[in-house]
Amino acid sequence: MHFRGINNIAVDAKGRMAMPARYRDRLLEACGGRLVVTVDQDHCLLVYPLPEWEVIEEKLINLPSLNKQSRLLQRLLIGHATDLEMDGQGRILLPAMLREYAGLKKKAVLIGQGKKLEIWDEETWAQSQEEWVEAVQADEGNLPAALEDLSL
Amino acid sequence: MHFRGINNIAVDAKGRMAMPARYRDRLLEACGGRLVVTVDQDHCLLVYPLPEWEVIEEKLINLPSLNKQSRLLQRLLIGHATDLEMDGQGRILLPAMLREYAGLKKKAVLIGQGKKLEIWDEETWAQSQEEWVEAVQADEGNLPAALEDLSL
DNA sequence: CATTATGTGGGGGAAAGTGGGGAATTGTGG
DNA sequence: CCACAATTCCCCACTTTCCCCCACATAATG
Repeated sequence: MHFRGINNIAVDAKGRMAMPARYRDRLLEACGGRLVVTVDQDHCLLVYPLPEWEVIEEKLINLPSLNKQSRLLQRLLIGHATDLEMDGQGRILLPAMLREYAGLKKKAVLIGQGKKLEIWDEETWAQSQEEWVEAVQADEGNLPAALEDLSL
Repeated sequence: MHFRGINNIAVDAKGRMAMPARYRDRLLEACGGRLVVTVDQDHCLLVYPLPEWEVIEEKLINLPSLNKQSRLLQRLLIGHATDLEMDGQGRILLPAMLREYAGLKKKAVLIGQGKKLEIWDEETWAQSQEEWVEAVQADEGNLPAALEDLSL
């Protein structure tokens, strides 16, 4: 049961965003509509069904507290993780601070990414996409082990 | 049942800070509103429910006394640990000394971090956050083992 | 073309956050 | 032991934010 595909979405003046209808039933079933949003290093937002998030949070919390990298990750991810539920119309309210972080304006893009969804500002998304195509090609000779023998 | 998410919070002239409503019931239930505040190496404050703190304190006390790092940690954390309770309006009063340590002015930020909460001066938090995003990306190729295979 | 589903916008009531006055408590110095 | 000062706590009032509900626009379906 994974998320995939891309949606154009409007963010209204109050910071609300309509969840696409095809996801609503699944979300209600999987977690009673209880979601968690947090931020990503690439300045987009991540949306998890609560149970999925809890697994991740558990991993993060148990990282060594005296390691600097760990603390940074914890503060970024757990620190910004916000519980939210869909309202009667199947919308979610994105906290002001997270909208700022992701540079969200009126037009946004929602992308299915397996266990999670990603929310991007439309403009940012368009730009980043071009960069990635180039970046992936440039780095081809230089893959980590886990990617070396990936067959698509 | 963990703390997560971020809140903007005002610290008034008397040094009081309103605990966000969504935490209040949990805190009353978990520990009768009895909390412990102390300081962190990164110049923010840490807030624990009393039972959680007692576990931590026990670990700290049993660190090897002849190790310099241990002694520093003990003095920093145990030395600054202060008991406090929420008042009738769900606010806590932060001791002047701790406010100074964290450079708290009128505007502060409260972030959930699993078993504990962190309190930051707003400005400090904003600055640090930018640095972290860069730091995390810059060090990507150079992660501790615990982070290597973290899948979000 | 009519009808239903989906997306979008806004108004208003309730709840949470904020700030200050004054009583009670604690602590300090005489 | 008393007097004074500083701090802490409780209460009230104000402001802001959030959330529920209704209404309309737009798109999909028969």
